[in-house]
Amino acid sequence: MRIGELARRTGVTPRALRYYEEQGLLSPERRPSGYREYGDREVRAVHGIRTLLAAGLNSAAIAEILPGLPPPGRRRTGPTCPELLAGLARERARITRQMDELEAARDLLDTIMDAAAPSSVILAARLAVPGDPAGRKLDGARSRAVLE
Amino acid sequence: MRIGELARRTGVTPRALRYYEEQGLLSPERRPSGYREYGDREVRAVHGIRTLLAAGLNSAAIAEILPGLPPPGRRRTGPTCPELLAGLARERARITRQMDELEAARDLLDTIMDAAAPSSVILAARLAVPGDPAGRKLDGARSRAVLE
DNA sequence: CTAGACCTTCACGCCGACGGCAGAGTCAAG
DNA sequence: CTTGACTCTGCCGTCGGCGTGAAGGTCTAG
Repeated sequence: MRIGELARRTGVTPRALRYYEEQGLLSPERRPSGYREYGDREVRAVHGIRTLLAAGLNSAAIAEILPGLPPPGRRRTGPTCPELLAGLARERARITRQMDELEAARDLLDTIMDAAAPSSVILAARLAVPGDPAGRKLDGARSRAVLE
Repeated sequence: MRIGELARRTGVTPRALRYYEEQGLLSPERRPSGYREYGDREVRAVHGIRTLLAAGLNSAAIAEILPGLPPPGRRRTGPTCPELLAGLARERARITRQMDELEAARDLLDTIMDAAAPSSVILAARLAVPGDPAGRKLDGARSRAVLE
């Protein structure tokens, strides 16, 4: 498939797909005309790239992690490439830290909400956000301390 | 205290503190000389700002959420300001979505790690990252599908 | 053969959270 | 009074993941 269809099938713009290639994340075949030619593998690869980008990895880290990209010689990383593993572990730790920070921020928002409004109103506001998990804290003191 | 001490006590540079003020997140008093004068409240406020920034909120959202900032008339939001509540709920939902994305990315990294190395090596690599919680998946097929 | 959709490379623009520097004023100690 | 640390405003630089044309080649249906 060409770049337009891959874009449609992944929800990613052609510009972004070219950018990924420029960053070494994709290396599609080329037709004699110069057109890029992708296979079904790239659909999954792009989804993976988007997942990792959404998690805050930059393209260099993704390039380090997703192998098989340099066009000449699909150098399959042997059974255990230590630097690859180090990169994976590093990014995994980053993600875990980020999740902790998100949880702290969510708790902070919860305490602010508790201080700003009676819980009945909050529940009404929460209902306006579908898919929002329940289970909030009830400690107005801390948020009041932050607010003033 | 002046900006330098607040910087030391929060781990935030003076430049960033001035930026926060410019964005309406802080509004310190001023000495006749023009020097900014902060209190202990701002220490906690800055920590809150950093927490929210780390969670991906931009300064506009934080300004919307942390009230009491416009120097003239500390307009205390009444018992229930609906737009404030809407902003809080919106950002809370954003955070929850982001946590889901992070979890997906971490699972993806786990499957890649499983495919890239025997678990014994992975465990060794994981030990190099202190504070990294355990509990990983063991499904090499999916990661192999992504890798090739 | 031609129109229109699609593709190519090149190259500048954007945004947000600051970093860094310049030039000038302020403050406390000796 | 001087010195050195600190602070002020203002303004340009940075970085990453693209957006957005511009100028031109390619492909396919009619």
